[in-house]
Amino acid sequence: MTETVDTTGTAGTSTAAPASAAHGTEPSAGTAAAAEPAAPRPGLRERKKRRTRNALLRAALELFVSQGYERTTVDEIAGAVDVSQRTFFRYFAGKEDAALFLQRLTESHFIAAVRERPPHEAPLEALRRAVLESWDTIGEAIEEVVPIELHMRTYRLIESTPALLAVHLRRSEEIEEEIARLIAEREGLDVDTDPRPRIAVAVFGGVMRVTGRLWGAGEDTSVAAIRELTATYLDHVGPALAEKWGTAPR
Amino acid sequence: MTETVDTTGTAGTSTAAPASAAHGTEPSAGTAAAAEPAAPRPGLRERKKRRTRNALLRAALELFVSQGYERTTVDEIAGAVDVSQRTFFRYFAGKEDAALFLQRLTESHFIAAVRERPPHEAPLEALRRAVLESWDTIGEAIEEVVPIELHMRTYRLIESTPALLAVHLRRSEEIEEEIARLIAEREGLDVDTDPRPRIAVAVFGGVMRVTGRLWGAGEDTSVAAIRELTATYLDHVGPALAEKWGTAPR
DNA sequence: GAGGCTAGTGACAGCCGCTGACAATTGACA
DNA sequence: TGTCAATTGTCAGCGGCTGTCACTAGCCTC
Repeated sequence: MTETVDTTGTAGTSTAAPASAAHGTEPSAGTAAAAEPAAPRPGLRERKKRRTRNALLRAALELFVSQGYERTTVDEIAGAVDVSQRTFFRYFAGKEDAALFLQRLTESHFIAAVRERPPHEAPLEALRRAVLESWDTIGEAIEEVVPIELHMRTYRLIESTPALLAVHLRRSEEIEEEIARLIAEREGLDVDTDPRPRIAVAVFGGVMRVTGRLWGAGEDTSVAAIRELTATYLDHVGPALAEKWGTAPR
Repeated sequence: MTETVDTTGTAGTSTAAPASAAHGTEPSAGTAAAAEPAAPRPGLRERKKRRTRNALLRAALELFVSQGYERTTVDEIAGAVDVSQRTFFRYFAGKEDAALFLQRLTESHFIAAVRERPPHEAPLEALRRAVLESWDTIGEAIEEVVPIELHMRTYRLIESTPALLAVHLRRSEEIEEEIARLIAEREGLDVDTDPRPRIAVAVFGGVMRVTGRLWGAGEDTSVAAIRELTATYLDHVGPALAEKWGTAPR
């Protein structure tokens, strides 16, 4: 069920095309997975593949960000890296897939962070700490692939491009389902009987989306800004659900 | 800002193509709108247009539902109604637009319902009553266009078709923004200063999405089922946010 | 270190969604 | 009935995406 984005390109003994029909992903340490002997040897072939993929990704993001997503053609991207259009599609399932690649990376980071929260924390607290924590650590992972600055601009692009936003939101929902199961597990509940895990996660996800949107729309694109927005908004969940709102809070 | 789905086809003195580049929508009684003298004369031309649109819509939904969204081509839909492909695109912005047409209809019903809630109700209560109420009244409006049974099946299709679900979720987000503004207005707050309206709506929307998904995945597709699911899940928001979950609730 | 194996790539060909442009038809209205 | 404007069909074409097939280049074995 869990899919972790493969940043290293160490796809082990891959069987089919570059990344078996796009995605550049590999199943890994999820709910259950066979133990893998870490990453022993890169291999020239793999390195080359990885370089091509990163080059494509970077070219794509730069073009998207500079001239807009819709106005960028796959031919352009492929051309910028000097490979055939067909090759692009061997690395990415489509334009969207390339545009959202880094999102997937951050998502898997977040999920991992949730997994590592100590079990005594209340669900919402665990989620809260997990996000705040991942905001701090995700940077490095991204920098391995493309400059973070490019990632920031890509994020804003996604928020403002209907086609991308749509797919991004769908992904979010999938992740919510996954996290709901995680939470249910933590609490020893059956996700199909007890509504609370899914509700808690939906609430949390809703707030995350609002903050993400506001962050993307605002001026300050620093990590500090998103951290603070997140914390503030989470703090307001209680008041927002109160019976009567005084005209007071904030 | 508000767009109401035009079921009647009474587009007044339309200026351009059938529905000016798709959507079949018309601006109407929203935050502010000029008073219109109701709907005086259908006019043969209008009626014909409306018939064509409904025929296309129905053919599209039936094909989608019976053979799948992706496997249905626009040519097929147009062919089923015996019009040119080009004509289809004059009535709908695309395949997606046709598939989600009824969703838009229900959405505008919901928004209208929210507008009509008495101002003394607390935000979440107003939202709750608005949904439950619209579940009861939306049926008729839909039946005017296609059999409700077809709509139900379409709903399930949307939930299970990634491309459609994505767009549906994006729409939902837009609607949340609109409702957040409505709520802020009700409460006399500034939506850009006070986080509560957006948060409350996000929470509400999150729960709605969960219930919608579960409903679509379940067996009982009756209105009664969705009503009950909705009510139950909304009741669980409080408990889900509690610090400690006893293994009790439900 | 030569040869075989196979992953990765390029070059086509082709389907499908969608759009612009223009001509032909048809309802609306004087 | 004739003019005007709204609808529609036809044609041409772009761009995303996929299947196929031959070719090149790492990789592995003997």
